[in-house]
Formats: sequence, C-alpha cells, structure tokens
Amino acid sequence: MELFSGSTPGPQSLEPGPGRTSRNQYKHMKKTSQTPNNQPDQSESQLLKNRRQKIKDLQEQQIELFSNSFRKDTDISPILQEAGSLDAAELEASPRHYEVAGRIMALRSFGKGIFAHIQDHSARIQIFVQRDILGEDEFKVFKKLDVGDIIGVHGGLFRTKTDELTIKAEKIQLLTKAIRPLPEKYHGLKDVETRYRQRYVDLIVNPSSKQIFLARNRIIRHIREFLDARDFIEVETPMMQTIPGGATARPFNTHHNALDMKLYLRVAPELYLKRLLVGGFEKVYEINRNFRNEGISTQHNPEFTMLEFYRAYVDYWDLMDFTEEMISELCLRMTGDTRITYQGNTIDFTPPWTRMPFFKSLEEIGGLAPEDYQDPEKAKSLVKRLGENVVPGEKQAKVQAKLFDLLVEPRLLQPHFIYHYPTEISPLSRRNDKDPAITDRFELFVAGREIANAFSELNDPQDQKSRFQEQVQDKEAGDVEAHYMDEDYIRALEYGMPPAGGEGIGIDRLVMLFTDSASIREVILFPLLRPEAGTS
RNA sequence: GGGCCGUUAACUCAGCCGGUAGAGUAUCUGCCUUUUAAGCAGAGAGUCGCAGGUUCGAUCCCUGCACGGCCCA
Repeated sequence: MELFSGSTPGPQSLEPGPGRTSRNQYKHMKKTSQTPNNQPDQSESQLLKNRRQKIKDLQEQQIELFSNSFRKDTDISPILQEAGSLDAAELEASPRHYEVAGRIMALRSFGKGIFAHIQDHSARIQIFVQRDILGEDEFKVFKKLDVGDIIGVHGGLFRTKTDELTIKAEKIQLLTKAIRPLPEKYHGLKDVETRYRQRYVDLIVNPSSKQIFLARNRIIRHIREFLDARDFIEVETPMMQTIPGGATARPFNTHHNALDMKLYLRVAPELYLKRLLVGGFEKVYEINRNFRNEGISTQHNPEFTMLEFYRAYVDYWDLMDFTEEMISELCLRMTGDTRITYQGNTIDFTPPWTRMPFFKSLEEIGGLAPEDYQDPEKAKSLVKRLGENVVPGEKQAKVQAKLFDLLVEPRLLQPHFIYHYPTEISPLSRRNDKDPAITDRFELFVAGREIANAFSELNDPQDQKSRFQEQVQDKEAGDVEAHYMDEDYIRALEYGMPPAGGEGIGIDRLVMLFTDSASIREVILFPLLRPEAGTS
C-alpha cells in the first residue's frame, strides 16, 4: 500500500492530476530520443498513429508513461501456487492483497468492468478492473491502455464465476506505454524471419520460444554443476588471438588499431586450455563462444557456444565413460528419463553407447568394402558419385572423412562413439601406440550429427611441431582451414604437458536435442541474419 | 555457390483463367460490471518485397534483385 500512499515522488496512479513530470520536463530528461515523438508521420501506419494520439492524450492528463516508482511485492507464479487450492469462499473470508506488475496480454472490456491478463516473467494472471472500485477518472484512463502496456496492479485475490484466480484491481499504475501493438493473440508471431530478427516480440508472445531459452540455461547450468562437482576449474581464455588454432576452420579477421596488429576471432580455445595444463591446472573447462567463418545452415551459426574441458592423467577411453555419464545425467535431469524424442525419433542415452572404430564404421554402417576407402581412386570416384567435390591433391584421410560424412554420420541416430580417426586429419591428437597412422580420438554422434570431439592430447612437442608443419604445407597448398604454426604452443609443450584427455561439446546442438529443435537458430537468441532492408 | 518454396493490412492468412484487393484478430466509434479466441452494431486501415518487361490493363505472366525458409554443395 505504501507505494500508492504518495511517499515516493511522481504520479502514483492513473488518477489524472498534477504530477512531478510534466510534458515539458520530459524534453529535458535523458534518453529524449526514446520518449514518444508526437509529430504525425505520414508514412506511419494508422495503428501507430492511434497509439501516438493516445499517448498525447495521456500526457495531457499528466499520466506518466514510463514511471519507475512501482515496486511489486511478489511474482505472479507464487500467487497461483499459494492460492491455487483455496476456493472462492476461503478467499473471501481471508482476503489476500498483492502488488504485481506485468505486461497486458489480453483485454476484454464490458463497459464498466474490464478483464485483463497480465504476464510477468513467471506466469500470467487475470485482473478484473471495475469502474466502481477504481473510480471514474482512473477507470477512464485504464480504458485507454492497450495490450502490450506494462502496468503495476494492487488488489485482492478472488475467484470468478468460472473459478479463475483473479486480482480485483484497487489501484493501477501505468509503468510503460507500448507504442507498437503486439502480434495477434491467437496465432501469435509465426513468421520465422520476424521471430529471429525481433526475438523480443517472439519471447513475449510465444511461450514455447521462451521455454527453449530457459532449457538452454538449465542445460548449461547442469553442465557447470557436473564439472564443478568434479573439481574442474572454469577459466576464460582469449577470444581474440594472434594465431587462431585448435580446430580446422576458417577464422574471422579483425584488427587492433592502437597496436596496429592483425587479430583473429578464435575458432577454438583448445591451445590455450592445454597451456593451462602445462601451467599446472589438472582439470579446466571453458564454456564460451567460438567463431568460424563458414556457411550458415540449420546446423551452423558463425558464432556458437562450445564446452571444452581438459583433464590430466586420463585418456580418450576414460572420456567416453565421462561423456556417457555427463550427458545421460543431463538427460535425466532435463526430462526425468534417459531417453528423449527428437524430431519424431526416440534417442536413448542410457549407457553404454556403441563404440566403433572409424574404419570399421565405414564398412559396417557405410556398407563399404575395405578397398572402397583404401584405394585412393576408388574412394575419390565414390565421393564424386555421392555428389561431393574432391579437391585435387586432397589427402586420402580427408576423402575418407567425406565418405564418413556422406555414408555413416547421417545414420548414427542413437549415440555412437566413433574412434581412431586418421592421424592426417587429427593434428592435435595423440597417436595410437600400436598404429601411428591413427589417433586416440573419438567423436560422438547423435541424431546424425557430431556432438562432441575428444582425444588423448598430443604432448610430444616434436611430433606436434611436425604436425603443424604438415598443416602449414596444406595451408600453402590452398587449404584455408589448415592450422597455423604456433611456436609458443610448441614452447609450452617443451616445458612438459601432463598426459591428458580433452573434449569439446557443441552446446547449441545439445540444446537442439533437448528442446527438439530442428534448426540451430531456434536455440540462439539472436542468430546471425543479413541486414534487414532499410535498417542499416 | 546451386535447386525448390515464400514475401498481400500491425499479426495470422485467402485472393480462381490477368480486369487496381478480402477475412479473422488488432485499431477506432457506440452498447455492455464475472469474461477468457467475450459478445453485438458500425467505421477506418494496403508502395500486394523492390526494379524492369509483356499487356489496353499485372498481386497474378516473364526477367533481375533483396530478404527469409527447406534441401543440396
């Protein structure tokens, strides 16, 4: 009640009358450009014109349009929980009063009584506004408000004839006037482009969209808890790097003016996290953005979020167990089960998951005979026949990886660890002790896509140097994704990096799985889009 | 980069064989104090993505471009 008693400055309610902030004062306030401009604009839609006229009317009645003097005493959700079991008589016997705030999402006017729904971050509740309770003047002002406006409401709880918990408004204060109308209440906002460009509107009107980002938050929180509980240290390493490394990918270029220095946005944090292993951290992780200068698709956004973690004194086999535990536990905490439904398919994360060597998968899942992928000419012609290009001079392992991408990856619906990738395409992985042509590396596939990439780390500086040199040759031969030489990283390894396992998990793709989203853009708040015509 | 599809009122969508555009919601006016996609009566609202072409006439047919979606690379 104190809020409405006049102890705080400024207009306290919709009651017309002298207020502290007059229209003229408005002009001198900061953010003037954000206050409504009442100049009629010929090109503007009729709806916006109506709103501006309404705003002018409200201002003439000294109604503050953007008041920040209201303090709510509860979210809406607790009200619904507390009173959910109380019937109409119980509520009448012991009236409960609340101060709530939220956005008007629906209005049903009956002349002298108006029903509205207001929505805050927690829930939605109905309010009932009556002329005889609010008073004639204040009621008249409320009738001018629109769906989309944000208001503070003081009132007592009751149940309507249809048994809906409703706040009978005794005071109402306008907190934010909306100038633009919200999309239609029934169909909502469907246009995909508008949903991505104007995510703020999407989040207001599409609860399912909001749920995706709440789920994303829970997923990341669970991962942090999982790692923190196992004594991992979260760190932040450079996102602007002088030598981009840690992944075969094309970087974004940028420039530091004061240092007049070329910089790259990182494609991975890997080499820095391993420097930390050299420095004595034995369990580190980072959850942050990577940037890769490549095409955009339902699976790729140029900036995306990756978890990378490194642990000394474990190998890739240990990491498979660790990954099974982390993701099956995550699944259990997200859904109460170790299975999910993704795009109509049931995916079962119950451990253990299938583990299969890379070349074996080409045979068993890809249906190839050994000579199909071992014979360079056969492999190349097969790739071409499947519709993919072969770059002249491309390494055999790259061709084999393409065969894998075409024939195996799309078929890996259930979780699969594919391990022992060729050394040629794994420049940072430890060689297998028995066969130096393959590495102690695996990738995790779920729903036909790569979710994780992990390996026993290469800590032999000489071997690492020669692998970098090979990459540099590839780069000189025109491979824009090949690694750069990183002398400082070699120097770090020369001080001695403990044997370790490291893994990267694509957070966006994980979120896609647990929110049943077909496109990565559904799980990124503001996905990259080309500039809208006329806005840049 | 290629193929297919889309772009019509603020939102969701119709629009037939080419004859200068409709509905619902929203908005505005009036009525209505327990509704909930409230209701009833009336009204206003459009650069049919942009630019060309064909045609007496183009939202519609053709070409190019922009943005988006899906698939392929």
